[in-house]
Amino acid sequence: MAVRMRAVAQAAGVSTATVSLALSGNARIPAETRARIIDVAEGMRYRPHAGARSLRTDLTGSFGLVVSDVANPFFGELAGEIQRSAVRRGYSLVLCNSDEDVQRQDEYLQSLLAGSRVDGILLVSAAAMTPGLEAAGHAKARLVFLDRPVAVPASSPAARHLSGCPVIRSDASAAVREAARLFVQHGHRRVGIIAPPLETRVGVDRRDLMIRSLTDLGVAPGDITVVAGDFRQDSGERAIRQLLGLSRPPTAVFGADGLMTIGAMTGLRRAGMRVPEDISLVGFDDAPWFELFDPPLTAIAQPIAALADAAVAAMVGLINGAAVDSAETSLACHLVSRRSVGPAPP
Amino acid sequence: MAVRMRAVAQAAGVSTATVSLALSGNARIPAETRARIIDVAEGMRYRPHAGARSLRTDLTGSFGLVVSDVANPFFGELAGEIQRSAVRRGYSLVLCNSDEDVQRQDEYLQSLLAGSRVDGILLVSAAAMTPGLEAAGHAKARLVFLDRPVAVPASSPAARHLSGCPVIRSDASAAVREAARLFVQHGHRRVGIIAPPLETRVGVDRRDLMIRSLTDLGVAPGDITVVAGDFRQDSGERAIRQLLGLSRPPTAVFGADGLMTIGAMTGLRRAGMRVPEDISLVGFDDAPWFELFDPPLTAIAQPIAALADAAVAAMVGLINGAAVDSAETSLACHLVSRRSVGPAPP
DNA sequence: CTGAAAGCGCTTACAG
DNA sequence: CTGAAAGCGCTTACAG
Repeated sequence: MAVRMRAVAQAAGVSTATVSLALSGNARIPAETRARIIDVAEGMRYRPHAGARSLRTDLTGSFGLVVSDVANPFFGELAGEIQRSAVRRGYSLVLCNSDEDVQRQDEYLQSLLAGSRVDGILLVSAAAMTPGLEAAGHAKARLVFLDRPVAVPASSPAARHLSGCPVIRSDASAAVREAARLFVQHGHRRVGIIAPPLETRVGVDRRDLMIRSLTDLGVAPGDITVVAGDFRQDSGERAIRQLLGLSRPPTAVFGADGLMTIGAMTGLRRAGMRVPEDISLVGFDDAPWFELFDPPLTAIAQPIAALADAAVAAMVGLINGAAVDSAETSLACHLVSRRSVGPAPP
Repeated sequence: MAVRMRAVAQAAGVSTATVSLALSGNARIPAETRARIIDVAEGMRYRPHAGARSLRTDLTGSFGLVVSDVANPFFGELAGEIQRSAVRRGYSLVLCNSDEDVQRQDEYLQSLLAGSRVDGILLVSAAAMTPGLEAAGHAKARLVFLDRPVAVPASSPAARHLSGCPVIRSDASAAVREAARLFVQHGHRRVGIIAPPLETRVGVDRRDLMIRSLTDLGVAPGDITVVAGDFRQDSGERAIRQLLGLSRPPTAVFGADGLMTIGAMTGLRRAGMRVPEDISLVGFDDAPWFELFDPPLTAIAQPIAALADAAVAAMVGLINGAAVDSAETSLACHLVSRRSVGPAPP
């Protein structure tokens, strides 16, 4: 059905070996011959059979992306940018949703890697460590950790490999500090933090960042309440209910993840709380339509396109065997100020 | 590195032929032997080399999804559901963003299909017909058209094949009729329609559906103004400006696509128009967070999970050579009523 | 009942 | 300067 190398070779009057060499730009083939062969191949719209090539070279020209759910606006945008970045470099992208499920994630790692479907995996891990990750580390798979670094137990035989895998993440410190300043300037002294799971480093980091920023500005540690969620919208709503149920509830809330922020806003609305009159809110994972919310939501934006490009660049580097210069890349977030933060109620 | 069939064969004390036959469930292999081989293979976490298998069988176990942009919430959710539906049936998904660009779309069709990277493509086409589509049709590629049917010129040699490809789309008629009724019940007599490009069938269909529903309810055709956009957010904003600039501007607007609806809402806000006091709005491609908009947005929801599953089922059917029973599958949309429709201003 | 052998489409060391 | 040949890991008709 499709045009194969043999057909190109016949049309050009050479052997398949010569076609292969010419198309790969091997200097052995004189420029003229090469040009003619390339012309013929393009005219016939020849594309090498991906399977045959991968069988021979052990390289597939594609990599996997494992995220929790592309319907989550943050991951949707990330996946889009990664795909574009990948094609620009000549790679295809295999998409996988783990739904924050460790088992499913491990299944993807196993089937993509062991089946030689991809050259490597870009992973937003559902947990700091999983059996599948251990196995992938043991097999020295090409892994790039996105957004969430993993915890490598020193004892593990896979530790050496895993700790050498690139980590691409955003640095929220300046943006969180700005959010804290915004709260304090508006007179807020009791703050709630809806944190990602505290088993993940993002969870711990964002929580600690906010706590430190707040206490640096004079807020009493005892007046900061942390409720951890599970990255899902529902958990944000539950967290808000918990926060509002406190004997001295916070007057300002930091939603440290996108979907949980949406959940928090939904919960606030259901509880009849007005934002920012009754309570102030700063969210995470800014989206253009946060502008249309009631009220327009102030939120921290991650540098998604830069994150995507850095991740793809790291993966391509791994594939080409370039030395990993720095294990961790951090890219700065920024605060998008809108109208969900107001003066603390008396 | 990875475990290959030869290793499994050695461990089980049989030949690779027997392993292959056993794993494929061939009846020639006695149940006991087969069970033992399966145990060994699972114990070693064996996965067949995808490239080798595809070279031999001309089947890759994966298909492509070409959408305009997964960052668009509708396509993000669709892509997520398709991926899950695909793994459930044992397939991988290669993701491609065309950005509504015909050239890019054709490039994906060509490279995925001619390179035997996938067994078929699920396509949300950027145009009713493109050279790449013609070529794919000519090559008798497995194609499933999603959301947007394509126009097959009878003259084309690819016509016969293309017109036999399954089309999976949503049927907005009942939901649009309900929206029209909502407008009319609230006293609206002048309505604006922000339509998808009129070169696409969704564009024409949704426009005609709304016009017919409205005129059936007694609205004068001359009081209905249609402005076509290009599926992008900006075009929704431009359309609203155009509509508001009319000598007798509409009192109600139907945004017939998700992103353009967001753009329309942004444009309304910039123009200082209050919704629904000054103007009513019904959007498309409902998302959970439309609830949080100001005001909560009434919108038509597409049956995304059902669409995804039908599309994947159709593709798997094509791959397995099942007869295409019905070329077109339509799944009903429904209206999610919130608070963006109010009485027409006097 | 099971194995040896051919062949899918490439790439690359080896001949000439 | 270019071609014939081997081999990557599977599947499947063919022998025995």
